[in-house]
Amino acid sequence: MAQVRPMRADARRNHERLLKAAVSAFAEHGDGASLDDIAKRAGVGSGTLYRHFPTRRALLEAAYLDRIEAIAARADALAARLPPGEALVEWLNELGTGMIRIRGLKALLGLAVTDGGAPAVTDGAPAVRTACGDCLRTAATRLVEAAQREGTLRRDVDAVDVLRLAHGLATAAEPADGDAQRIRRYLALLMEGLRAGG
Amino acid sequence: MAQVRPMRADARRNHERLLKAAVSAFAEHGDGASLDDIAKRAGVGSGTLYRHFPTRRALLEAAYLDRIEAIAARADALAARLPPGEALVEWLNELGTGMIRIRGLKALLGLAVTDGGAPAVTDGAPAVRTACGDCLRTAATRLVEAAQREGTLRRDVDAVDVLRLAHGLATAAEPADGDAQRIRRYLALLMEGLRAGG
DNA sequence: ACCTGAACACCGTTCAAGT
DNA sequence: ACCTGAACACCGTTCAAGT
Repeated sequence: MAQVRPMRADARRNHERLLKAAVSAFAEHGDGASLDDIAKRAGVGSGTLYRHFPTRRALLEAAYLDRIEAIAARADALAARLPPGEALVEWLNELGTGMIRIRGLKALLGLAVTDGGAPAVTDGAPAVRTACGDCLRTAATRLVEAAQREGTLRRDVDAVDVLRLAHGLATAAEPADGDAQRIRRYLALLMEGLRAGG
Repeated sequence: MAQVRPMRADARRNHERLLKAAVSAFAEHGDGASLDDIAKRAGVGSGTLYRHFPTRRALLEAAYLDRIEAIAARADALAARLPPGEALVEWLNELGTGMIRIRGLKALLGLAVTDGGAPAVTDGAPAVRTACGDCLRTAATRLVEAAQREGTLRRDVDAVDVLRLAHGLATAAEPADGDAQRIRRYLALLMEGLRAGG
């Protein structure tokens, strides 16, 4: 998993500056923040931004990768101390409040869930395909399958369905956010419908 | 409800041309189609577009108003020949497939459901507030309240919740559209959760 | 009263020139 | 190998000048 080739010192510095600038810009203006502005904040030319992150999506993924990984890790923690059905519910709640709290995280899940395979995050090194989508999908799959084995989750849905639905409900809950209350309510409704047996 | 002041002949013609151009542009490129391009297609200056439709949203609403009204009208038709709960389910299915089929309709519902009062559609005549949002809200309210009286729909949701959720699920179902199958599935799950008693 | 289209500001993206 | 920043294309919005 080591870098295929270590970055030159200045490149490495620019990479970090860009990430830092991106995180704060996305936090301020949501996804869709001006890329040019991000480059300026980082004190680099706009071309440099494109060299490091060829698409807006690549930048978004890189900026939020650690948060995504943290959420994915929570899946294991919850699975360890709760019965599968409850673990799934609680995880979705955390994912949902995360999407409400962190602007751009929802957009990212939307992208991740839109297409099957997500593109690479880092500079063309095919081994490091740490796409956010894979990360969440793996975590969700574990919880979903466990709940299905337990018999508390209907069998005609899969992890991608569940992630898609969570994203959709976050969209539904967004209008009047501020209270992360609504997403919990909506997710509760969903879980009611997802319960095995009907 | 008559126009406060009849439009000049050329203004009226431009208004119609703009609407026609907008409908086809939105159909091709989805909401977010270039406004400049729409003005060009209509053969008018860009300023004229802004005179008639000061915001993109106003143009979207005007372009889809008839579809929205048709969907709203379906609510009454369904209420007349189905028990309330089933009427609501069927109406949401039609709304859902409409959002999948007609690009831009989903965006419009999203806007309508985002804030309470929608702005006026026509040129500043305050009486003609035929906002799409009001239209759908009214239709949904009728169905929702009837189902609640019937006892088949939980009482802790309102029409706006239901519209928001429908919009959210349309978002969730969008990724791999083509089959309008998925939105029905997702809506079925939702209705399971919305059933009274739980 | 309404229309036109040039003008402005802004953004994304590319690429020749530099080190 | 990497960076810079000018250049280009595109879009939304405004407004002075026209009829």
